[in-house]
Amino acid sequence: MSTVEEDSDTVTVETVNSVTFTQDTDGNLILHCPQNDPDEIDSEDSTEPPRKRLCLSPEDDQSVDDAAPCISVVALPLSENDQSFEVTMTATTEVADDELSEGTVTQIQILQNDQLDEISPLGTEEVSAVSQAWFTTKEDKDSLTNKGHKWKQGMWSKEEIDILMNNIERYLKARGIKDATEIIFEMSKDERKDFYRTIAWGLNRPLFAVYRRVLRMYDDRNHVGKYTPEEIEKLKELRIKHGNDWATIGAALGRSASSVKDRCRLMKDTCNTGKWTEEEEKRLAEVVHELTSTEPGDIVTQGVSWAAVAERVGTRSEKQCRSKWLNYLNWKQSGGTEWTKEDEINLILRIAELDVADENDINWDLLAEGWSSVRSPQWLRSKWWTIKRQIANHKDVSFPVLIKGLKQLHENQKNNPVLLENKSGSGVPNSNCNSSVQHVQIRVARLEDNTAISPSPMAALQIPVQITHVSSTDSPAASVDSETITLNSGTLQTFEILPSFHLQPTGTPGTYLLQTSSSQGLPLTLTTSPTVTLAAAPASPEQIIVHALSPEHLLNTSDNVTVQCHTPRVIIQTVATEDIANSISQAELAVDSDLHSSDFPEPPDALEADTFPDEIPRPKMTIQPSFNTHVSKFSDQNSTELMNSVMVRAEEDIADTDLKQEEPPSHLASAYVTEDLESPTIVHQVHQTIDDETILIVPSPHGFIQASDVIDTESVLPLTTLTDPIFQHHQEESNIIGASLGSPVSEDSKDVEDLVNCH
DNA sequence: CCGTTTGGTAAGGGTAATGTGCAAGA
DNA sequence: ATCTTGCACATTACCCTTACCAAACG
Repeated sequence: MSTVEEDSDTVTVETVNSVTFTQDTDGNLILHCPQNDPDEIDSEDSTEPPRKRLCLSPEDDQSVDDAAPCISVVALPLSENDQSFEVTMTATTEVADDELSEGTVTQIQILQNDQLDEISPLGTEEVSAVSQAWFTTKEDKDSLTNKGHKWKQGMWSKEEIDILMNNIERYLKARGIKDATEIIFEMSKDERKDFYRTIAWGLNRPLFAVYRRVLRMYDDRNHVGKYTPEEIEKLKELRIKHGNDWATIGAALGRSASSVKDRCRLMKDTCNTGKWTEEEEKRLAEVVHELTSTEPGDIVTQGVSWAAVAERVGTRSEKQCRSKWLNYLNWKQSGGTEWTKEDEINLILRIAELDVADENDINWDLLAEGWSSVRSPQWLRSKWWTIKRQIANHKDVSFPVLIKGLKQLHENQKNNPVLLENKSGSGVPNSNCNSSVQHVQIRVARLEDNTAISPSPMAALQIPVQITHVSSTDSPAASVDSETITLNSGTLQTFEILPSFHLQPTGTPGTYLLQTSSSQGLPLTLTTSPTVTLAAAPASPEQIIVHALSPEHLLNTSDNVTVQCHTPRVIIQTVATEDIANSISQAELAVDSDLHSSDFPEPPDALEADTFPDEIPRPKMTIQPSFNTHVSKFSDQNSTELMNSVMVRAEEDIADTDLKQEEPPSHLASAYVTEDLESPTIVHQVHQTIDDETILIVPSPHGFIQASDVIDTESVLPLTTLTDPIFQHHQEESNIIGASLGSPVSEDSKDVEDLVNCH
């Protein structure tokens, strides 16, 4: 059915206050509203309530039923006494692309809410009628559907879960309750009145779905794990004794009702296990065709009552029947062909072509259609999962990044089989490397906040940035990684994800430190990357030079990354650890004045082609900034105009260390990534082509580039050549880079080596 | 009293991840 | 001959929706 789009790129936003958007680790937009200009926050009431709510509503005030883009907003007070606040916004209603024409303007309004503990009532209808509906009957559902409402179904995304958890947390805080289980399992209905409604706010799911989710989450008899043989025995006894009273059985076993119910479904007395006999297969096929009124050879992947099938087959459970049919028999019956490596590449390409921001948006039925080696849409999806797992940290990277990485990986494999086969000397067994690539990792490079360097983290401009390193986890000794760095979500992102940056003055006009805001933990996943705030007047094509410092690398790495943004021009350069002091006070930022046009393909199309195998692998950056100024307004079209790809070339040498990291449990991901990040030594050499444009330095009156800074041409100092001692220092220091520049072939192979890792 | 709202259960279709057996290759 | 590895298939814990029910509410 319907799904929710959170494609903020297409949402038009107008701010009515001086605010800064940032993005949290899950892609939620955070709106920062500093307290220094409170009178603008609410025009109707000069007294500042401690609580405010941000409300997004369509400008033309469409009727509630009109499926207007709804963005739910959660206000987070930063502290009791602090009048500033944060707002988390999540788009919750699907909006067709064509509805997002220029005319659709969503306005942000800061509203007041005196009641600390009330989150939802105001604007409930605008936000989501769905989330306040229990959906008791089919009529309820139809009624909402007819009114144009759509809602999310299927697996909950991480974003949704986080919203839910946030809501619950705030509900608890507001009422001084420590543990949500008190409400969920101990309170009477009356006592927890409005609990579910309140916490459902911001979620475009029926109330009942929220209720179920919450019960499961907080039921500690859920997620208990594998059933022991003793438990199975006891379960059998209890089943005989209590029948289908799952609650009672579950209580006796210390398991949730749904858990014991599900387990019972798996254990039919008559069930065979292991390989299917021919007789069983034949019977399954007959039954399926009979019950679905289809002929042998017909493709049947849906509308099968597996319980009924299992009943008729007799020797297998419904799940066994379903699995056998969808993963093998259906395909065999309809004369399917074998799945090949080409199919695998094809799948990646096809998914990439879909250009969906979220994996959940993939229509597997459509994708599987007419594809003879695909056994079923369900099977294709599981195939995708196995492909995905070739990227060890696939969970930590956004979907587009993952796709990009996989594309590179497979392209690379296709074009350089020899290199893969020659891969040796790393001390790692390399058998079958050429046929299967495992445990490639998309590197997550993060610029972490460092309060020692960043005295006012909230004050400055913040830019969500993606930097992802595709690399091998293989060789601890050596390696050169290919790198593409993407600021914000470009179409060409292959890299990692930074939560948000802000710019910090360095003492040099126009030279800034680029730093992340605090409190954003890993793993960082930008599923949707909405607008990025970047200081510049939206209409002005001026260039900003940003001298960025990566605190992450203060300790043990040197890291030069330069980003050139065409419109507006932004050069972001991260600098070497040991040169921090210099960087802060230095007067000039070097840009290599040798222009290597040939090294610097034209964006954006060339980037794709250039990305990996054909050339010397070169790290790249793409920046796609948009703006958030004092009062900014960007439509879909505008933001497209504003988002100009920036290409930066950087070459790096990364010494990989810990190769044991494979797929850590999610709760360890943070440590894992961090650890990973500490290891590499990254040296970026930058060759920029400025074309015939002038580099400009933009000073900011605030000391940092603030969202409200209006940067006009007069405030921009033209500069043609910049010198950066740090940069030069690194050039001298880095023999590797010099060597790699001199020997493109070896560089290439080395890169490939590193990209592809076998265990 | 009665229609509506809210909270709840059972059944069953499904997904995501792990386990297992086996063939191919080193 | 033996070990390793990758793969396909099998299994299973958990997830989600639907349909239906009943108590509480207004």
